[in-house]
Amino acid sequence: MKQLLSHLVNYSPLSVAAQTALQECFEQVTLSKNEYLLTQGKVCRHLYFLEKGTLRGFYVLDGKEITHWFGFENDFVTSFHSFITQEAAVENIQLLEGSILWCISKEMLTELFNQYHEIERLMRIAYEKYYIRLEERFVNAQFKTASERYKNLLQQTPHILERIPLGYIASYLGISQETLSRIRSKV
Amino acid sequence: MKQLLSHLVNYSPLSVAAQTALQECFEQVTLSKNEYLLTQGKVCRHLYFLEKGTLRGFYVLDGKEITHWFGFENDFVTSFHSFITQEAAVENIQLLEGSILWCISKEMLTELFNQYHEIERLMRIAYEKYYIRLEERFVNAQFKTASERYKNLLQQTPHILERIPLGYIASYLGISQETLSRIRSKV
DNA sequence: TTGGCTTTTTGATAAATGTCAAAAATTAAG
DNA sequence: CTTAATTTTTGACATTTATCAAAAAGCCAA
Repeated sequence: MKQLLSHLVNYSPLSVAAQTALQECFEQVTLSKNEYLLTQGKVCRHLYFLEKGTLRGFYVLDGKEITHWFGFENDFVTSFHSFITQEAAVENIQLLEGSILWCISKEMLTELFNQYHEIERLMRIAYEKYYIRLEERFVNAQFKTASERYKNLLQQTPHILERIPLGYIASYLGISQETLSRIRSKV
Repeated sequence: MKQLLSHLVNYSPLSVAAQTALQECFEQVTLSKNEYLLTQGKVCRHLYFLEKGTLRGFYVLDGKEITHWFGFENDFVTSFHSFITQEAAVENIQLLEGSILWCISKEMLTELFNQYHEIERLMRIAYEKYYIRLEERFVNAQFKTASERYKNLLQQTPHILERIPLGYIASYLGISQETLSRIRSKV
């Protein structure tokens, strides 16, 4: 919880009152490897903060699992589309390691937004950061070659390579596992 | 201005006071075809609302212009990365038609956030929508084939095809103009 | 209308990446 | 340790898409 709060304050300052309220609203969840936080078809009603561990978001296309994002320590995780629209999720969220998370429901969060301007501000700023991050991934996906994307990953988020099986990483980079293997053998 | 306010209220309700404040802070800008709203290297200090017209965001790579997004009526437009971080923009924003825009500076907007919780809420909700929209484009870019992306465009945003030269659209879809032409001749 | 731009299409070929199958390497379990 | 299961790499080939060049089509101003 300490870690959660100090991470939140990084986004934007919070009064003691707001911090206390947050503390009361987040609940701890511990899950072990391979368990699911969300499965497709369900509505995602919670936002999670990942204190420790890793997880992946994936969806199924033509019987194959397409991993499109990872979560690591200090990430907010949820199926944004489902959480925001409250429609059925198209994706699954699965733990890749035993993990510690903090969880808050959408209703609870909305209530906190109503009570504390500063918490809504924090969320606005969080969205800004996540938007920029996604924008960068989009430009990479659309306009860079497979090996450029891999080199980018090496430079910018090498921790992904250390903790995640290559099959998932290939999918994350939008290339086949075989191509990723060949790219790695050349670099 | 009427159009701007009624669009804003669509995101989230606003008190009369907040509406008045917004009205005082947005300034009208009219620009003609081919003019620039932003050029690379400059810091983007404004958020725009596009009342009428079209524009594109593009950056230059290996001497080629890469168009990666379009703006249409009722879109908020800015170089999000530059606007949020206040670092130099890597992209250019160019008018594709004579256009009417409303403009607000980052400082002004920040001031409005401080004064009106409801305006910051509106922005939080706007980011949610824009995040989801970008997420969908990302998944398309990374996991769909060129012709799937084109068909998607046909179905979901056919207005783009009606108003934008094919060269820009090819770039927007992340494919060469020749390939786009061949895809079109088959469909 | 006509000639001169610009945009779009077509053709030939090259490069990048995917697919399927099997081998090699790594990891996990008994 | 040793064997079985899983993950990663390699090979051969197919497919998709890019590139370069040129032709065709569309547009606009004199």
